Amino acid sequence: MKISIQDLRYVLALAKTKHFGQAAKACFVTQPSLSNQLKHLETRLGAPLFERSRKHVMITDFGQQFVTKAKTILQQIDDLESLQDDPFTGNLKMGIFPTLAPYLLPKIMPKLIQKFPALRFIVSEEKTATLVQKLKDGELDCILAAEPLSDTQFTHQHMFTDSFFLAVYPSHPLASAPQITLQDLHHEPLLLLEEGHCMRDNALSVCALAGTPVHEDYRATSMETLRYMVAAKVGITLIPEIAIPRDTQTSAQSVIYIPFKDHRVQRHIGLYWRKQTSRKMVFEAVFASLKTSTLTK
Amino acid sequence: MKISIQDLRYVLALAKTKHFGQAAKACFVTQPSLSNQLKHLETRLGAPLFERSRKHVMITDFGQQFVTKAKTILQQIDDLESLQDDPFTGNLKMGIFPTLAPYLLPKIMPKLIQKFPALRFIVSEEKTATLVQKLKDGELDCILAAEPLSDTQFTHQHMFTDSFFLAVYPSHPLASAPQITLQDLHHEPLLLLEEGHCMRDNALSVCALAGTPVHEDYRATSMETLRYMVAAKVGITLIPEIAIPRDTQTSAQSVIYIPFKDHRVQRHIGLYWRKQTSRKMVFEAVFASLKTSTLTK
DNA sequence: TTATTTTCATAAGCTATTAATATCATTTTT
DNA sequence: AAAAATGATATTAATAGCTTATGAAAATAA
Repeated sequence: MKISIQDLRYVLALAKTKHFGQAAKACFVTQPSLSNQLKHLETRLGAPLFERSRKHVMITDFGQQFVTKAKTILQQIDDLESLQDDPFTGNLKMGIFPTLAPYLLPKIMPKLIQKFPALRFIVSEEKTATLVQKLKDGELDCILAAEPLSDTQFTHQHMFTDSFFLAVYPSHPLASAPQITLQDLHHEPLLLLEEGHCMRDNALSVCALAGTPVHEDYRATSMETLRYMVAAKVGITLIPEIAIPRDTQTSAQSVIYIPFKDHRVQRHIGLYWRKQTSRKMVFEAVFASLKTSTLTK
Repeated sequence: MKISIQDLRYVLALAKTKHFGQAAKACFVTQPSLSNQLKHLETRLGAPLFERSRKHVMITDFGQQFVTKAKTILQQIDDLESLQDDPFTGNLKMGIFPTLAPYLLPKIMPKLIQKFPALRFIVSEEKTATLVQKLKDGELDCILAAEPLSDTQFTHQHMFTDSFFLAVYPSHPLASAPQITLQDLHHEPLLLLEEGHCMRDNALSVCALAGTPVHEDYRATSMETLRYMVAAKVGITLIPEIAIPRDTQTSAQSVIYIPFKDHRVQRHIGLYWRKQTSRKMVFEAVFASLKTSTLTK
């Protein structure tokens, strides 16, 4: 025994016309239908909304109260029904891992903001395991992560490939080589990031390929730390291309970056989102936009 | 095919529980019923309100917009349904916080029931934060809370002031004092309730006034626990006047209550309700009745 | 791994609500 | 007084919404 929205429409129409026939017509129903529903409603409420004399229909005090409230409700219902979904609106929570975010964001954010003016990009920087969990839990909408990612709940698109360079200090024996191979690393232990960084895993697999040991004593907390350690001649390491400074004044360099011949020394970055998402379109559009902006370095 | 009120109830229930089965139960229907209706609604709207994976149900941005609007509508509908010629009829859902309810209710309920025979008082006991949320959501009609409460959606009336007494065990140095001051508390750490109790905040501000540390190790879950801890000589604490047993057989007491000289050692209790309520009259009448019954201890 | 449980979706049939048609009663108008 | 207007009532018809039964996919336990 609940009030329905139709009931509200009937009451409002009758309050306006003060005539059952006309009110019914305005509601696209027959007059007996409206009469009946109204009677039921009044029974449920326990008090009459209208006073019917044979000639005139008059609203009661109680009815007037009801009408006042019903009016604002109906207005809001109409508003709700016309509520439209524009997926290119609202917040888009994006996660990026720490050895990528600071180098990639300056390249892509201006374009994204320009291309999707109604989207608010909320970027958070976390290690991959955290990103994956938060994406699952819906705390993030999409993430940029190194491929491959095993999770079957996600869809992904490959975005770009980032080559690793060997970072050495100028006095290091390899510093003058124009290009190097994995074999050159045979007796060159590498400095690594701390546990949990996907780039640590990238570097470890390179070490496995080259048969190289690692400096177990040092575990840097960020790529910038790593770079400073190279400059301080603590050791050598891998740095991805995207993190290499552009304005390389060769004379003043404290760190030298040497490319690999081997194409396996790379990391692959993809954009991931939940298969089930209702905003697939958005991610595909964002992806397209990201792809072009990363290509034009 | 129009949105129905039942649809709104389903959406809100699902948004709350994030579980089809539980949401259905909350709406007193079976799960397929809710699934179907929701699917129809989403079709009508042209966009999904929820994102379903087998494990998690997550609300979409669009769904969140819908829910926000639906909530206020539903609240108004409920309000409309309870609109009656005689507002002093039906259910009145009242909330009271835990360090007040068990001591105040026996004093006020008999009078309320006698004075408003057609009102059914449904009392629930929750911490203040929960009360405030439920009052906002329309799950409660009015609440008794410690003043001040910042929320602008509420109207309130001051009901009574409750003085704190110092509760000590008989062998404590202060036990024989007829009256004490804040200065006496200088080196007397107090036992406190756990987080979330407004009385904990009351006590903390007294500590701040007196410059007293607190026993951080103990966090009692109820005022009765606190009282037992004092009796067990774990420490001393504050107890509000209303919670002091009346039949003080001075000889057999295991806890002694000492009044403060300082009038700042008090809590102020007010009755709060939503500004927009249609039952303002009822709350004012209930308030008047409460005020007189608490004055006559 | 395989079995079990959980959870949401789908299908078919039934029920209850709501609407339409036909009719009536009363009052107003002519 | 007859005709017209207006709202109420009864009966029948349409349909929206619910239940039961069942399915499929994923998570959890063995």
